[in-house]
Order: sequence, then C-alpha cells, then structure tokens
Amino acid sequence: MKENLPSINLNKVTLTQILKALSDPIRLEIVTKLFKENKECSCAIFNDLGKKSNLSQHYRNLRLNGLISVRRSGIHSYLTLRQAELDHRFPNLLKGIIDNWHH
Amino acid sequence: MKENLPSINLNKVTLTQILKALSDPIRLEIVTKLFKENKECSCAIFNDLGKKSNLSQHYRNLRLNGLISVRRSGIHSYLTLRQAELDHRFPNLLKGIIDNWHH
DNA sequence: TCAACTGTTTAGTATATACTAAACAGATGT
DNA sequence: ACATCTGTTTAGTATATACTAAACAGTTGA
Repeated sequence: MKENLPSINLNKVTLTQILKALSDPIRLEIVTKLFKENKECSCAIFNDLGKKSNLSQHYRNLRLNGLISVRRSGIHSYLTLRQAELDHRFPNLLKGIIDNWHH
Repeated sequence: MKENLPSINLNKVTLTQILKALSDPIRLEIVTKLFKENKECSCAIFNDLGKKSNLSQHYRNLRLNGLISVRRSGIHSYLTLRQAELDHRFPNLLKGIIDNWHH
C-alpha cells in the first residue's frame, strides 16, 4: 500500500504562509469546499476546478503549508482540512476568510 | 502641490487580492501597525522595515489592492488603513488576520 | 498479465514577485 | 538658486508561481 503523503508540523507554519496558500482562487475554493463538507473528501469532487496535474500541485501546496492532510487508500487520495489544529494555532482565521469567499 | 496617489474602488478588489497583499511579512507588518495606531501615519515610522524604494513598492501594492490610501502633504506621504471600508466589504477579515500576527 | 484508472511527479514555459541601486520629482530651508 | 529632504519610479536581476503536457506509480478489474 502506498503511504500517505507527509503532513507538516503546524507550529512551523507562519501566518503569511497560510495567507499565501489561500490567496489563490483554486486553493481557496478547495479549502472552502472541505470546510463546508466538514469531512474527508476524495479528490474527485475537485476535478471541475482544473486539470489533474495542476490540482495535484495545489493539493501539495496546501499540504506543505499545513492546511490539509492527505490520506491514500486504494486508487484514491482523500483530503482533510486540518481545521481543529488550524483553529488552535490561528484562532478565527479560517472562518473569517471563508465567510468572505463568494466566488 | 503634488496630488494624492489614487485609491482603488474596493468593490473591485477580490478576497484573494487582499490575502495576497497581506501574505508578505513587510506588508502585513505595515498594515498591523496602521491598525494599531488607528490613524493616519507618516511613512517615516516604517523605515525600520526596509529600504525606502522597497517600502514604497509595498505601499503601492497595498494601495492598489485596496488596503490603504495615501495622502501627500508637503514633503511627506501619509498612509491610512481603509479599515471601515474593508470591514464593510470583508467583515471580520482584517481583525481575524491581524490578531494572529505575532512576528 | 495487462489495460484502465487516479492521482503524483517531472520538465518546460510564461508570468509575477521581492529586492536593489540609481534616477527622478516635489517641497523646504538657507 | 541651490542643496537637502522624503518618497516615487525605473531598470535590472534573481527567485517564485501557475500552468501544461507527458511520463510515472500504485491499484483495480477483466
């Protein structure tokens, strides 16, 4: 079985990193969708946002900047927003941003 | 008298623009300082953040992305955070970010 | 075994960004 | 008039970013 892609230690993530990660419309849309679903999601639901190779790099960006974790199972990858951890490290940040995202 | 530099219509500014503008540590620091001062500030108080030409470009970035207005008077430029307008267009965004900025 | 499927990674490109030094522009004091 | 001051603009550079196409890697079903 392929291993899960490594998550980053959120204590090593800066606020500006988070803001930069969320300053791209596709990534903000992915994060918003995960926030609203409020559960682990297969990548499949994001396919309408772009081509797979491009999306995969956005997943990588979000993962390396502490926003999501990625679990692999079988053929699929599943994304989880690290909401509780993010809220702990950056209180009120995520909701404050997502609430203002009307694309 | 030199004219003030033109401010942008906030209705034409997107959330991702704002996030990108604030994703740079120098710009976030400028905005935070303006937020805490809660009044118009001379550029002079930011001189410790970098060289003047670099800072001037950050002011320009903040102005063109709707975060500040710039008034010129005599030899000086004065920056104002467009807080009320920002709060109206992006409720709770600014405070949610600045509260998490511990540099 | 092998073809199909879901994503990841690599290589390449075009554009954007942050920074510096130097030139510039208006305001001020002598 | 002139030198000085604050900040802006320009030109140049080095790095980062977003995207695409193509190659690749595991997993699954025929």
